[in-house]
Amino acid sequence: MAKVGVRPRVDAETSVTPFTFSGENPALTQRREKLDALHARGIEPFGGAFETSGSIAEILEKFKEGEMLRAAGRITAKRDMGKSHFLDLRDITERIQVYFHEKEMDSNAIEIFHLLDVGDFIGVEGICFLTKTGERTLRVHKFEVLAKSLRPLPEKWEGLQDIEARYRERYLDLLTNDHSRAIFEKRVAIVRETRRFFEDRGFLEVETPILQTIAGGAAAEPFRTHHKTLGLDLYLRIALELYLKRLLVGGFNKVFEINRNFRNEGISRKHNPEFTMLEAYWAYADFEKMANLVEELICYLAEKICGSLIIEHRGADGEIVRTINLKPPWRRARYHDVVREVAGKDWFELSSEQRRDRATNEFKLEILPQLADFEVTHHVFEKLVEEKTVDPLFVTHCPKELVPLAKQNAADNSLVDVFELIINGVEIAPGYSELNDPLVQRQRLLEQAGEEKQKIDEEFLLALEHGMPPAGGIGVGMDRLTMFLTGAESIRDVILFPLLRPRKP
RNA sequence: GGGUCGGUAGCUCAAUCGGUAGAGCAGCGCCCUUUUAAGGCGUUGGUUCCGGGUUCGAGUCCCGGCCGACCCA
Repeated sequence: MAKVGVRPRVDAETSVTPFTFSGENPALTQRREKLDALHARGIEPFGGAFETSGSIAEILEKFKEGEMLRAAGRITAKRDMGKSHFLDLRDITERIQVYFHEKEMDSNAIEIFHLLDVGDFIGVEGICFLTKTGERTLRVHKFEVLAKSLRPLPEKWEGLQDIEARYRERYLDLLTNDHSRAIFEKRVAIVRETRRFFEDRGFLEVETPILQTIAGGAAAEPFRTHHKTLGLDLYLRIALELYLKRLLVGGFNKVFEINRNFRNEGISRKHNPEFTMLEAYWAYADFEKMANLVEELICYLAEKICGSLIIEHRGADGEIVRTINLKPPWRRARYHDVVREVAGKDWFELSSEQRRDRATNEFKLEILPQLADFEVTHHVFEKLVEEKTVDPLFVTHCPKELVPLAKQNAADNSLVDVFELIINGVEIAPGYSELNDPLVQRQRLLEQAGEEKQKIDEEFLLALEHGMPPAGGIGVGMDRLTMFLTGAESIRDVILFPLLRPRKP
C-alpha cells in the first residue's frame, strides 16, 4: 500500500521563535514549539496555493466511493482512535470528515500529522469511502500544512459566548456560532437581492461621494475629516440624497445607491455610527408609488431570504417571541389618524397645556417643557404608535415640521407627501414625493440652516434650478431591515465589525 | 451624559457568610485500527479587568478607573 506523503515546501524557512506573544501561556507555547518542529522537518507551516476539487459542499456533492478528491479547510475537530484519526475539515460551505491511518503513513508523515492542531488549515488528497456509520469520508494519502494556527479556537460545544469578544473578534464568532454565520449569510443575500430587485426594474446603481464639503440631506451631526493637499475640511456624508437628486437632473430617471452613511450621534441597539443605507429615486413617481415599490421589495426579500411572508423571531430558548405578518396589502394610515387612535379623537382640538397634561398623566410620558407642540405629538406617536407596531404600517401625510424637505400636500399645505414605514417597532424606510421647486427648496434650506448659512448646499440648489423632474424617493436602513428579517435584537448583530472603543489605550 | 448589571485558565462556567481559586472543553503524556461533543487513566495551565482602601485574611466588602450589555436622555 502506498504510504501517506507530505509535500515539503521548497521555500521553507527555518525561522524559530523570533518573539513572544501577548498573553503567553502553555497552550500558546506548545503551538509555537509545533511550528518550530514543522520548520525543523522542512515543512513551511504557512503554505501557498492548493488545488482542490471545489468547496467542501461541492466535494460532498461529487463524493463517490473510490474516487480521489482534494479538499482544503480548517481542522475543527480531531478524534483519535488508536492509530486511526478522524478530523473534521470545515469551510464556509460545509464540514467533511477526513481519515488518517498510521499504518498507511510513513514515519515522517506521522510525525507531521502529530504536529497538527484544531484550528490549522490543511489540504488533503484522499479516496472517498463510507465509514461504518455511513459518513462520507476521505481516506487521506497525501496532505499539506497550509496554515498553522498559533492560538486555540474557542470551545467547540458552547462556541464563543462573550458578547464583547464576539464583536471584537468576529472571525471567532463566525467560526463557532452557526447562528451568527447564518445572519451574515442572510445579510449578504439581502443586499444582493436588493440590487437584483432594482436592476430588474431598470434602476441604475451608482456611487456618489462619501467625502463632502457640506453634509446635507438629513438632520444629523456629521463626522469631520480633512484633506491635506487641498487644505480642505470635509465631512463624511450623512445621507445619499443630494447627489442622487443631481443625477435626476442629469437624466438618470431611475437611480439607486446602497452604501455607508455616517452619523456622529449616539450608539444604541438601533444605531451604529456607520450604517448601510439604500436610497432610490424614480422620476415621475410619487410617495404612493414608492410605498408600493418598497412593499414589493420587502416581500420579495422575505420570500427569497426567509421563504415566507410570516417572519418568526425566536428567543434564545427557541420560543417564538414575535411574529411579523408581511402579507400585502400593508396598512396605510395618515399621521393624524393614527395619533387620534392612540391619543384620543379630540387630541388635535386640545390646547397645548391639555396635550402635555394628557401625555404626562394618562400616557405616563416624559415631556420636556421646551418641546414644541408638534414635538409633543410626535413623542406620543413614537411611544404609542411606532414602538408598538409590529406588522408593517405606512404612516402617511406627516406634518411638514417633521419632514421639512418633502413636497407639500396639494390639498393641505400643513402636510407633506411622505410615508414612514414602520415594522417591528422601528422606522425602516421613509418615502417622499420629492421637492423639485428650487425656490421652495432654497427657502426650506434657509429655514433649516438658521444662523449657519454656510451649511446651504449651493451646488445642489444650482442643479435644481436647471430642472429636476418630479420624483418619488425612498431610503431603507439595510441594517434595520436585516434585523427584522433575521430576528436580530441589536444592530451590532447584523454589522460584522460594529464600532467599539479600543480594548487597550 | 445618567441608572442597572457584568468582566475568574485559550474557551464555557463554578467558588456558600470575607477563610487553601475549581470543573468541563482545549492542551500535554499513556492506552485504544471506523470515530461523531469518541472513550479510559494521568497531567500542565491563574495579574480573578486595572489602581487604591478596609481587614489577621479580599474573586467576594468600599472608592476610583477601563471595557461591555441593557434601559433612559
